[in-house]
Amino acid sequence: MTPAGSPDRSLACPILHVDMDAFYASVAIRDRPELQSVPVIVGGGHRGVVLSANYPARAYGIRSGMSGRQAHDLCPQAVRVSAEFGEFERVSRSVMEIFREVTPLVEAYSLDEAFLDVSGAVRRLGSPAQIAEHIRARVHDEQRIDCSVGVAATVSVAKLASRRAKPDGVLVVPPDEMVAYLHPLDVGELFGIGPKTRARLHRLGLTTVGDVARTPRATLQLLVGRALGAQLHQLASGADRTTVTPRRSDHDPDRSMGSDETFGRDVADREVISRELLRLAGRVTARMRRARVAGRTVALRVRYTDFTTITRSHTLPDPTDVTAEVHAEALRLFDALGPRRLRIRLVGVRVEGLLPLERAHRQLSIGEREHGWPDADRAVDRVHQRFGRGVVRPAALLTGDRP
DNA sequence: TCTGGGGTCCTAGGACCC
DNA sequence: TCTGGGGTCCTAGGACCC
Repeated sequence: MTPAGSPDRSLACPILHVDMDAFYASVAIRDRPELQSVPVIVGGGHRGVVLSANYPARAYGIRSGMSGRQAHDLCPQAVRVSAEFGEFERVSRSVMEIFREVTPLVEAYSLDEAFLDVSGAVRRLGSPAQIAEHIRARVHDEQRIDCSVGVAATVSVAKLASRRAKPDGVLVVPPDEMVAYLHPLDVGELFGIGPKTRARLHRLGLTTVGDVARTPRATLQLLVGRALGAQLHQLASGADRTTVTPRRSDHDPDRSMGSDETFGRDVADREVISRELLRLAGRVTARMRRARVAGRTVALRVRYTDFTTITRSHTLPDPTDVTAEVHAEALRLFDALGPRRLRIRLVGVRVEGLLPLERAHRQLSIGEREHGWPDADRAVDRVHQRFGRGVVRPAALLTGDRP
């Protein structure tokens, strides 16, 4: 509500939400000036969706998440570039470093977003609004991409504000303006309210955040469930998290790891499925071994031609990070589905209930060899590390085309 | 050339134990 | 013997986020 030019008002707003503008697209074209002012999309290839679109492409109505076909129909002349995740990660790390030079209280939320508590930096760098501009200038100068910043007293409001600040802007929402800012917003703007819940609330006559704020908590909980109802009620009434918690990945490991893949064309052949499950199991367990975690629950995901998606899971007696064990379990779950009427579009493998390896002791069952598959996996990991992925592969993956 | 891939959390029912 | 209740684990699905 307050333009960035009045820094005093931001002094009561120590929380910043920094969000890169069209991150993947911006990184992809930052060294290609000839693409800056033409429509560009990242992703959206065969059976894919748009990962990111620059602002000229958005002017045609292209949005991330849209199918490549839809994007093409809206703007046939858009330039399509492929996603380079390694580069995205490098830029992300550099940007997060800039944030950490401002304050140690940085909560990296995704590759291109972070929350910062800058209360400790005010004496050194000026008001939060000035710090926001300082960050934007540094990101622009050092990484040649733009970002927008929301400045508020609480986390969710800062996030809402950064969205309104886009592109390439800053928006400050001081505490005494928070209610006036929040209440006219559509409920769908709130974090955690997606299309389904928004539609439900709208049908019930609750269209704005203000409508929600005037609804008793118990009523909201009956409408949308206990947890979401409580969250919604809190947020609409202005109660919200005010602290930023830096996450350390080793201290707070992932709860699950998975991988799934859409086939180039739909598949019915069990052998093709089995081979794909082996690739996915290998990919997932390699990541688990790198992170030094193991898990007991193996989950299979199958999406059919008609887009119905099912999951089946099974919990093993002991945690595993062994490719062959995860593959065998995924294949068992697949076979247990029985005869299928539909072709399959996507399969996925996920391992849940991850524990640090130190806490994941296996009970060696009678007759089980002390060495075997785990050693084979680690040997393969070492070869991959030295010579690159794909040098060593299970025999089953050597024959036939990869999907 | 309709609709990706990586996750998280919540809900609900049933099994099982106390 | 009957009844009730709470807690935890497992499984499946759904909604949401980036």
